[in-house]
Amino acid sequence: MPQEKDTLIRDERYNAHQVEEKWAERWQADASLYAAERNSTKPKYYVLEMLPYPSGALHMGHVRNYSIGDALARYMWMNGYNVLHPMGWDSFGLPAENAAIANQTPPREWTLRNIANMKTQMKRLGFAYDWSREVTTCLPDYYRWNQWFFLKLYQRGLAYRKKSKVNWCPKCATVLANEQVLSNGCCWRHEDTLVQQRELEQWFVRTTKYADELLRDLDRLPGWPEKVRTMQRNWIGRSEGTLVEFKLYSAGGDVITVFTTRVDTIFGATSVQLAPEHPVTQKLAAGDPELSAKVAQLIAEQVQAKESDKIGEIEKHGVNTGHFAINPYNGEKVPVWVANYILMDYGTGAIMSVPAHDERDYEFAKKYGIPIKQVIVPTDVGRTFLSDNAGSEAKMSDKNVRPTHGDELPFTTLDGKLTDSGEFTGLSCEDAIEKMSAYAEQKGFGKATVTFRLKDWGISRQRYWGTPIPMVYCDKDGVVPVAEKDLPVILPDKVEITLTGGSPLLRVPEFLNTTCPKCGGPARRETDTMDTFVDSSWYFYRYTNAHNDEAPFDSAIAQYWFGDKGIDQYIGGVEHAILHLIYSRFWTKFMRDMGLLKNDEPVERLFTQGMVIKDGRKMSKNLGNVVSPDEMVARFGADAARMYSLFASPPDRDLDWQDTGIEGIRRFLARVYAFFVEGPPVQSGTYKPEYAVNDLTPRAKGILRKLHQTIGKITEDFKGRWHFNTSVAALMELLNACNAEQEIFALHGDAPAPLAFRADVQRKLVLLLAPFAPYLAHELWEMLGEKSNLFKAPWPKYDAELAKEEEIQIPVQVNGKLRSVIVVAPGTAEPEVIERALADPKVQSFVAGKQIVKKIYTGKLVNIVVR
RNA sequence: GCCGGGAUGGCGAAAUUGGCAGACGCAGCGGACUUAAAAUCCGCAGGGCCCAAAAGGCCUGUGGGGGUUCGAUUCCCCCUCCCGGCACCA
Repeated sequence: MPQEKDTLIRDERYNAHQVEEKWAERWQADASLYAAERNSTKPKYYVLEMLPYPSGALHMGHVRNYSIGDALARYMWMNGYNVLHPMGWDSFGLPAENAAIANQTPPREWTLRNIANMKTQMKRLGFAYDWSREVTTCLPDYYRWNQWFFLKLYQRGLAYRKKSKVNWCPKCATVLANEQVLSNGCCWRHEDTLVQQRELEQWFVRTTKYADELLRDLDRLPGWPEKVRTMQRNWIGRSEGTLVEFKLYSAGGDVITVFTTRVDTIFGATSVQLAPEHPVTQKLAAGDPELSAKVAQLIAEQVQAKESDKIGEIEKHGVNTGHFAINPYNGEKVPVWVANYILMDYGTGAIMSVPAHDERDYEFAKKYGIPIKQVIVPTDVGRTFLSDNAGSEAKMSDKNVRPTHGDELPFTTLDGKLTDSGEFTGLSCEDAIEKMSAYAEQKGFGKATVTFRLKDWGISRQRYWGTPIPMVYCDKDGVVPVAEKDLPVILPDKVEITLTGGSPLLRVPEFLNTTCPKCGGPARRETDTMDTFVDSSWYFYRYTNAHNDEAPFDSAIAQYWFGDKGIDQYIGGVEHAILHLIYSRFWTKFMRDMGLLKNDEPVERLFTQGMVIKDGRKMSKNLGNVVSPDEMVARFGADAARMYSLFASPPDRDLDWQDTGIEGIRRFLARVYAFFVEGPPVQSGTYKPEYAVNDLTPRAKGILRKLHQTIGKITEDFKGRWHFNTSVAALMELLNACNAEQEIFALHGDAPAPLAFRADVQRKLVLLLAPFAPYLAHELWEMLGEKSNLFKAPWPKYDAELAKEEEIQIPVQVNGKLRSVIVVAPGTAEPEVIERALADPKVQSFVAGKQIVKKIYTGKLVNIVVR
């Protein structure tokens, strides 16, 4: 009757809830459980997941993110590393103010309540964080260091104030950084609200000072996804070119400086084009009502195009100012136009127009009948000329080179030589760019230059819930920084929050009115607060030394954890590929230059996980397809939720959440549990591996082989590609293999293996399970009688000998098509394998009567080629 | 337009170095257990064709077309579509 017994025991269900609650309670009781060690002799490993905004509750994206990080942290602990695995809260920001307006709850209260709730969720999910290092950015013990850094930036000229056009979101009632404006001109938080332009005095951080280094060091980040590096390269947008001054011919000596990447084409410039908002445009229009009206029209068009996301698509057109400018290279008078496709915020807002060698200029010139003058000829034409005439390059002159015809224009590549370009004629484009830039500098009308798309970082926000900018305005002394000893400038608590009328702090007299740090006279505080991206630019340094009240962190401790390359592994969503990660890189370089750090970069290896989607679409409340982690934990357990988020898809790809899928994982976990519960209790805690591999039956050896193959597979996944979906699949295969050989593990079977064998297999299975399903793993570990803490138990060693197959299957192809499979012992010599393959009856039937052309054996497969 | 990433059964996916395509799981189908259902366990399963059926056999198949190779999901060329980033960037 053993079968009956089996069935009975197997029906005993794994009560995930009971088990998980039990362990959650135990883990909470020990605050030091996941603490990083001080003065450890172990190698350090800093694994970090991006800190969440405390919006109220975790979503599935968080669960996925943290499941990846937690599995890695646990794996590293088990491999003997001193692991730093902290968590915190990016807790300043607008939603708290919106919530305050909506439910009459102060932002602070709302935020702290959300944090408490999300922390409970994280603990219930079993994430192994060192909570003693928790960082909450909205608390003064953190944001005071934002203020401190601001003062340091200010001292170094890296923070400055300027009146500037800012992006203003009417719904947020605040200024947005360029990075927070979507490509359709809308606010990143209000995707249907157009961002407007306003002039305000703003604080800026000089990120452009590091533009070159930020770009260059991208090449030193091989541990980052290529995609992210590319996005940052695009964002920084470095462009080498030349500034050239065109003097206005008519009006009083005004100069138009154009930026061009193709100064080699300047002899073909047949007009100068100004942005409608260019100062010279404004000046020329000032005395010319007709022109003024047309320019206004062009500006309106640009604004409209930007707003409707049609920039780049609007028809190019412009207006001739009637004025002329002088090309300093050849003294030619060229007309000055104003055009709707010239942008004021790139380069100098003015270009030289070379229709023959630029698509847009060509289009524009065709439309308005502006002359098209070719000054570059393709190199192969030049070569033809050279070989035909056997002449030297120096001799080549405009007469001898036949310009290509108009219908081949515009010719825009650099594979050409100059013609009709005075003393530069005959040079290659690349040579010409260099020589002509040098010429401009020598003659004093221009120079080689580099422009960036990257702009300085505007950090002022007319909002309440952020770090107060520690500056004071005094009628006598002007702009005065708050003294370091007076930090933090505390954000007041009882503030009326509205979305209009500028910063809410303006209406708090006890905050606003202060004394000047210099003269002691009456003064006003800056009422703007900092962009929350300031908070997240350096928070991961604070984790290393979270309770330091004399400095943002201790340099020596930070250097221990960051080494010279930064965080060992950073994990988060690709949506932070640009903003957060560029600001963080900037901040690190700034702190390095302050002498606080040795590392040039904050993050050595970056992993960007895919999104969690449902029914093929991003989860959103509007679509009603949101999956709640709480519900998943309640229905399937935390282990199942975590493991499914790793199993359903490779971590870097999007994951389509399916409730039936997580159900499958729950079943798997229940089967694992059943595998341990049934049969005789084995106390592996007291077991010694007292079984000889050679005494095992072939089938037991098969299990052992599978076990070691699984160890090898999962270890490889952690070291390499992080395809945890296949790690979990391997665990399933291992369990399936064990279940297929039940009698080996059962006392009542025909040929039970030694109990020590069973204990060995089960013990290692638990170790392999631990990073993915910590609750069940801990429970089983205890059931096995283990006394040590599982989370630092040594990761099982892979034994290649034990993993090796005793016999291997060799597929046999005839003409590349699979016809049979033969079984041979490993190491069988090629002639024998081929002989055996040819002897196979199925192979015979395909080979008979044909001529064997080739016999291939690769060690894995045989292919017989016949004719 | 430029840059990056993709496309494999009904679905999520696997195949890490050019070597048995579809591991593992979901859904499905058949069976066991049950009064029944659920749960659980066992089994089948890319598509098409041959065969009364089964066993078995044959052909075909990784977005499309070509190439290299004994052999291509994998390498090369061309094309289509999807996702993401940048973009009148001078």
